[in-house]
Amino acid sequence: MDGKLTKENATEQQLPRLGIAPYLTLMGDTASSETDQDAAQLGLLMLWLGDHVLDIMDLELSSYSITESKLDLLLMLFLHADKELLTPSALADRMGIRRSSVTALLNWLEKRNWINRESYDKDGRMTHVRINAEGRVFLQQVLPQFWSTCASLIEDLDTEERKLFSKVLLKLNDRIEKRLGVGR
Amino acid sequence: MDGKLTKENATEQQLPRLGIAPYLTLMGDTASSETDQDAAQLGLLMLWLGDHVLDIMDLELSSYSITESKLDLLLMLFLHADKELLTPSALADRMGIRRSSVTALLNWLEKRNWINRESYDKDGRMTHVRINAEGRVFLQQVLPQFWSTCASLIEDLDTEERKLFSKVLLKLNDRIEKRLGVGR
DNA sequence: GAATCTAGTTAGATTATCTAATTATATAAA
DNA sequence: TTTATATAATTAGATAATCTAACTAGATTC
Repeated sequence: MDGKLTKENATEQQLPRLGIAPYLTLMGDTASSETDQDAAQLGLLMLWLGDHVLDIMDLELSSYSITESKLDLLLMLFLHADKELLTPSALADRMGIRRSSVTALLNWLEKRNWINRESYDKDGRMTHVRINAEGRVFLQQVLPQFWSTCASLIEDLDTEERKLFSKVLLKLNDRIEKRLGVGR
Repeated sequence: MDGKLTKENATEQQLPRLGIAPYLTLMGDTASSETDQDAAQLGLLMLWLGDHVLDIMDLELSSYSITESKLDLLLMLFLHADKELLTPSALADRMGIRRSSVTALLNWLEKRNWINRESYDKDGRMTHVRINAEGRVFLQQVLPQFWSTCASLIEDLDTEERKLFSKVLLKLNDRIEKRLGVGR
C-alpha cells in the first residue's frame, strides 16, 4: 500500500549499490571447480529477481488485504471446483506444504466466508473444501489487479525478448517443479 | 535437508497438475482490458518460478543451518568490508527492510560470532558492523554449495538460451530494483 | 540549554511455515 | 468381532522474517 518503504532513515551514509560484479569476483574465489560459473551467475540473478517479484506482488495485493499464498490457495480452490472431492491433504500435496499449514490458510479464508468446509459422506475423516459465491466475488475484485501486476513485471521486454523468455521460463519452471515434486 | 517434503499423506485422491492453461482462461475472463495478457502470462510464470527458486535455495542451505536472508546479509557485510562505516541503518536501506529487522538478523549472526558490532567514534549513536574471521570461514564453507545451487537452477539451458536469458534477467532485475528502490 | 532529530534497540504483533500430539474414522489382522 | 494400525484433519506450540511503536542515548539546532 505504501509503495516503496517510507524512509525511516533520513540523512545517511548510504551504501553504494554494488551490482553483480563483486559477487562474481567472490564466486571466482569460492566456487567449486565443478560449478559452471556462467550458469551460477544467471541463477544468482534469478534468485534476486524472484525475491523482488514476490515483494512487488505482496505490495500490490496488500491493498486487498490478502497475501500471495492465500490468493494462491483460493485460486486453486476455484480452478479445482469441479472435483467431487477436494481435501486439505490433496491441497497440501499440490502446494508442497504441510496439512497443518493448509488448515491455517483455510481457517483464514473461512473466517472471511470465502470458502466452506463440508464433511465427506463416503469417508468421515475427510473434508471437502469449496470456494463459495462470496469467494468468487472476491476473486473478481482482486484478479484484475493481480494480472496487471504480473504484466507490469514484464512490460519493457520487446516481442523478441518475450518469445525467448517464455520458452525459457516454461522449461525452467517445469524442471524445477519436478525437482521439488510440487507444482500448480 | 530432507529433499522433497517427506510424504505425510499416503494413499490420496491426488489432484492433477493443472498447468498454466486454466489460469490463462481465467485471465481471459477477469483481466482488465488494459492488461497485456501475454505479458501477464510471463509475469505469472516468473512469480511461480521465483517462489520455487527460493524454496530450492533454502532447502539446500538448510544443511548449513542458515537461511537465504541471513546469508544475504553476511555476504553484504563481506562485500562492504572495506567501508569505514557500515551501519544497521545503511544495511536496512540497501536491503529494503526496517532497521529493527536488521537488528534481529545481526543478533543472530553475532550469537554465532560471525560478526562484531563496534560503536563508532565520530558519532556515538552509530554502530559499525563487521564480518570477522570466523564469519569469513563460514562463508568459505557455505559458498561452494550456494554457487552450485545457483548453477543447478540453470543447467539445462543451452548456450544460446543462456545468452539471451542473461540479457533479459539483467534488464528485468535492474528495472524492478528501481521500482522497489532497493537492490544489492 | 531546551527542543528536536537520529541510530539502534526493544517490545509486541503478524504471517507463513514447521513438528508432534490429538481426535475421529476406516481398514486390516487375529 | 475385537484389536491394532493407518489416515485425515485439527490443535498446540515452535521458529523465522518481517512489521510498527515506543524507548534510550547521543547529536544538532535554535
